[in-house]
Amino acid sequence: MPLRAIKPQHETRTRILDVAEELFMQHGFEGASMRMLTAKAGVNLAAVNYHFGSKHALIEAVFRRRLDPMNVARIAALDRLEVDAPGRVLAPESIIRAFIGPGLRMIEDAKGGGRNFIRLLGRTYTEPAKSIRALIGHLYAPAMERYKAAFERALPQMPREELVWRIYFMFGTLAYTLAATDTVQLIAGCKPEDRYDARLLEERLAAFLTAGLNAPLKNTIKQAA
Amino acid sequence: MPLRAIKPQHETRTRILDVAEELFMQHGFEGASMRMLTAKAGVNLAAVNYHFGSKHALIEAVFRRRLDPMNVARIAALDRLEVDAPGRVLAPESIIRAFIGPGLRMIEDAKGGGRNFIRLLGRTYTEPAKSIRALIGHLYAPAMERYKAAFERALPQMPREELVWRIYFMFGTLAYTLAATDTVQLIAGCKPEDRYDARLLEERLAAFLTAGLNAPLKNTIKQAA
DNA sequence: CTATCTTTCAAACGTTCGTTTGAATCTCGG
DNA sequence: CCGAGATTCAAACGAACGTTTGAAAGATAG
Repeated sequence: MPLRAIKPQHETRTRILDVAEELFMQHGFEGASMRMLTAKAGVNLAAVNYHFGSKHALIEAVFRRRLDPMNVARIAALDRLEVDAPGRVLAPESIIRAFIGPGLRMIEDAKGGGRNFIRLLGRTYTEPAKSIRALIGHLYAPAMERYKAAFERALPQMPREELVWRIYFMFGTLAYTLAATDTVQLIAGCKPEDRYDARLLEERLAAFLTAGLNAPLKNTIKQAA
Repeated sequence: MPLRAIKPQHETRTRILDVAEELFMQHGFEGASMRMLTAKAGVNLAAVNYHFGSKHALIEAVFRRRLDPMNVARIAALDRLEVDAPGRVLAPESIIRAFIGPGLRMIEDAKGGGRNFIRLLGRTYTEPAKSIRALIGHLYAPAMERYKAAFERALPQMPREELVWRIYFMFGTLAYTLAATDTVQLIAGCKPEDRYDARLLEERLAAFLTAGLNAPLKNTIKQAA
């Protein structure tokens, strides 16, 4: 007799989280109903409220499960850069790569649901519901502070206000690239699976963002700062 | 006796469109209910179905009212560039400015609701509902084709695939910048009204996007193309 | 086995949704 | 002034929503 299959400690919880990740990505938070979700997960309708308390708490749990480790990885990548080059000024490009790396690597995790989550995350920056934006902002804040400080140290000559905008632009490009679904096909006849070559996408993004961040400062901008 | 106030031909229609624009922006398409909407517009609940047919048809009307003229303006701006410099190769930066100009100018129209619409539009690129994304894609297609061709002519040395991606990144940056609400405040303590200086924002965006579009082609990218 | 705690289940709760209805009201050319 | 068409109105429709309930089933320690 083979070893008995051990039932995972919180199988129902995990199944709900996995399906929620997928359905929230496909239909949005309001568009994915509890009945849809529990049916697809093969659990009872009441299971979500039993295990998580409410739909909103489930949404929060979906984000926490992936976002916390991802931001830890981002901060760790930055720490590694600074340890390897103590005292020296970091190249903006390496900071950019440290930031976008963890997100892009999650795209390659198609089976584990990482790809679903990344697309969900990218879409959520423009989510209408304030409570959800507030949650994301809160979860992101620590990593954001670290990276903002790193960019300020790497680009001491750039006016602070201009730098904030360029960080903002970079953030937007990344979010949109991860979230978008059909728009790239609208522009070109690009096959959807192309965008999941994470290494190639990282090269393209890094080149674009680095150039944008280092764009020459025009007079109009200098005057405003 | 003064001239009688002439009742606009479709006052109810217009009032519904204006309020819909605002509430869809604030709460999303599913989050803004017909009761909310009609109450704020001061019209009867049945008025939307009478004048537009359904909620989805109202959404479509909201987009058509603004997007059609905006894309006409975009194509006209590109035409003007090509007429002014017949036969010559256009500078990528001027193409970029022609594209982002009409959108940014609408931001300044706070009273007329243009600002509401622009923020709504930026958010809609990542809208979960397929029917809405399809609508946007359809309304955008003509302008998109024109600009893609213009960029190809302006940058003949760039591999087509890389160019498509860079157009895509630019599109994302613009969409995100217009859509975003609080995220910039997450990065810096930036007051929200700052971002509505459209002229300054245009300079910042143009500098960032132009640099990104013209980023040097690395070996890895060249190999892939 | 029993007792206790956890988890699952079918059913129902009250609310809100988009839409429809048919009568009332307004508009305006003949 | 009248009557046909356009518009507004209060009321109701069935469906779907998130959540709650109390009993049934499962797991676990003594």
